[in-house]
Order: sequence, then structure tokens, then C-alpha cells
Amino acid sequence: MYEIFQKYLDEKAELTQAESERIQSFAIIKKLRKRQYLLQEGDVWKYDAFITQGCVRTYTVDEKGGEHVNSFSIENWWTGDRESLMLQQPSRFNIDAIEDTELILFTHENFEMLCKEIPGFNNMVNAILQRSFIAAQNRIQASLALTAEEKYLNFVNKYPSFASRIPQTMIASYLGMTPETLSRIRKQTAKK
Amino acid sequence: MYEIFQKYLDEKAELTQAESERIQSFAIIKKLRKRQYLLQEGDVWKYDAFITQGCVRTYTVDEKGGEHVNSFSIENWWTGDRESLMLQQPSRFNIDAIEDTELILFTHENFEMLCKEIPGFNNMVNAILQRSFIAAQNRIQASLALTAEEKYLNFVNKYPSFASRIPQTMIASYLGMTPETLSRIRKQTAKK
DNA sequence: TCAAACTCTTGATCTATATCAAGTTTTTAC
DNA sequence: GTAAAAACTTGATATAGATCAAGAGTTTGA
Repeated sequence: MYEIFQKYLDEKAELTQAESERIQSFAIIKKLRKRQYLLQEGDVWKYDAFITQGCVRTYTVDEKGGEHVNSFSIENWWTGDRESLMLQQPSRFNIDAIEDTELILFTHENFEMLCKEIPGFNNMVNAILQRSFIAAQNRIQASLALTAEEKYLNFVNKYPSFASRIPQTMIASYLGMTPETLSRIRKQTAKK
Repeated sequence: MYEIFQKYLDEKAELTQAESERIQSFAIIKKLRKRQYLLQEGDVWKYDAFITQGCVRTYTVDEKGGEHVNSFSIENWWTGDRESLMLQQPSRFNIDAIEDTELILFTHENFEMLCKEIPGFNNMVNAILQRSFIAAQNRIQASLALTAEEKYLNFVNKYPSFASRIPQTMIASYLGMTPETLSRIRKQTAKK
């Protein structure tokens, strides 16, 4: 499965052969079965994690047991809890697999070392962070300005592949509404 | 006013005297009067902007004329529209001054050049981006999981100084509720 | 300094979405 | 292959927060 990450690197970063090999030497392959946790609330997150196959969700659980999905991540994207990682504090988030999933992990020390050693890698990492931040801003914007129906249409438009592979309950939670409301919205919009 | 930025740099970045001076040589001082725009929807944002004094808000306007506040930024923080900057596309956001405000601007070309030239500066910029991303994640989390009252208490707790200097209408918008609702919540919580 | 323009508050009413409940379909796991 | 569990739908009802309206303070600017 490393080839998928290698291809990603080839596309996104300018690296010499030696640098590529150095990066690979620190990669840890990890497989998750559907429903398996990658991170549980209370644990400290210690990795930078790239998904080569599958899909995970990041969510919190409130006192009443309600789950609130913060994000979905699929193949060719990164996952983890940056706050827990940076501050080395217990995470408020859970991350688990929605499908059987394969990841490549780097311990944060190794990852930081690679960033310091390899400018091309560092640049790629920064570019990813920029994009993540922009995406988060847009999500905030949507949550403030859109109605439930608009949020759903916006979501489907932005991530067409997600609607089919992720259970509606989770999408509803991600959009900040109940599954019932999402079900009714889908019925409504299907008519049009 | 440059001293304020200089102090920030001294605290946050490891720089030689020469590097500090080089950074300063590209700084553009800008003053905004209350209500004055820094960025208007439709314009392309071209700077990295640091606030030395005052307060701005970043917001969108919907078709019905409703304003949705995405963020507040005060002295010792950065502002701008990263999406517009990165993609060089017209911004969906407005940024204007809530108080008379002073900023330091760097054109993005100069800023990028400084990042490339000066590793200590680059590291600082990345650290800021990390923190911004973490803050955005937490905001998403709060918007999904909290009630209106909890959102307000969380906001006051996190940014105690904001409640007194920013009009309630804008805070309400930032929290995703109407000014009336915020007014009632404040009345409620004052009792307790 | 005074009128116009905001800002905040409070009350009455409305509505989008939540909650509760029950039935149907789909998926999972032995 | 089948029973149990999970996911989705639909209807009835409830509610948090929105909207509308009007009055009291406060700020702004000629």
C-alpha cells in the first residue's frame, strides 16, 4: 500500500530519490477494521497519519452520548488530532474507521525530523495545512450562513463521493442536523 | 507602531538582527478608521496583515443582506483571507475595522520571499497556521455540539476581553444566533 | 448640541428543526 | 441462510431560537 503514498509524494512534493527513500524508512503501515478506533477520547495523539485506503471519521461525544462528527477523511488525505499532537494533551476527539482502512503513520518526532531535513517535504506539509485551514474556514462559513437544506446541497456538491459511501446518520451529524431532518431534505430535493 | 510587531517577532521567532531588519524593510504601515474596509467582497486579497492596534471583523453578506461574522482579530494577531490570497481569486469575505485600527502589511510576494530566506520566520509562520487551524477546528466543534447559551459562555470564557469591546450584534452573528437571542441569554446568565 | 442613526432590550408570535415513536429496509455476523 | 442489529423513512408533536415590533439608551457627526 505504500505505493499510494509514494504516488502522492511524487505529485505533491519535490524530492530526490534519496529523500523519498528516507521518508519511506520511517513509514508505519496500519490497518483498521470497520468501527475500529484510531484514536480514543482521552488518549494523546502521537502521529501524522495518511490514509491510503478507506475512510475515517473524527467526532466528539457529549454528556448525553450524542456524537458530533467534526470531519471525514478518505484515501489520499490526512487525519489525526493536531491539537492533541501539538500540545501533547489528551484528545477530546475519537477517530474510527467507517470502512476497513489502511494508513501510513509517522511518529511525530520522525515527522518533524523529516520536515527539518527535507525542505521539499516541509513545503508540502505547509501547503496541506494551508488547505486544511481554508477548508475549515469554509465549513464555519457554511454553518453560519446556510439553512439545513443548503448545507446538504453544498456538501453533496463539494464532496459528491461522500454521500454514497458514508451513512446518512453521520453526514447529518457532520452537517449539524438530525438524521430525520436529513432524510426529509433528501426526499424533498429528490423531487426537484 | 512597528515596535509592537518587533516585540511580537522577538517573542515568537528566532531571528538575527540582520533578519529582523530585513523583515522590517518590507513592512507597510496601514491605518483604518472605524468602519473602514480592509478587504471588500469581490476583491483579491494580496497581503499578510498583522494588527498592532485595534480590532477587525471578517464576515460574509448573504443575498438577503444578512451579515455572518466569521472571525474577529485584535492586536497581536493576523487577519486576511487566505483562500483569496492562495488561489488569487476574488474574496467572498469583507474585512472591516470595528475600532480605529493599525496594521502592518506585507505583500504576499515579499512575505513568501521572507519565508524562503529566513527559516526562523518560516517556522513562526507555520506555528501560527497550526494554531489558526486548531482554533478553527474548535470553533466547528462548538458550533456542532453546543446550545446557544453554551456557545456564548464558551466564547466569553475563551475571549473575555472581546465581550466588552465588540458590539453584541456582531458577537451574536459570530455565534450563529440573532442579537435578540443573545440579549436574552445574557439576561438569563446574569441572574445566576 | 441636537437630530439621526445605531444598539440593546423586551414582548408576542412564528417556524425550522428536534424529538419521540413505529414501521421498513439493509447490513452484519454466526 | 437467517436472526439480530443497524440504518433509513415517515408521521405526530414539541421547542429552541427566529422574526416582527416597538420603546429606551447610546453614539455619531454636522
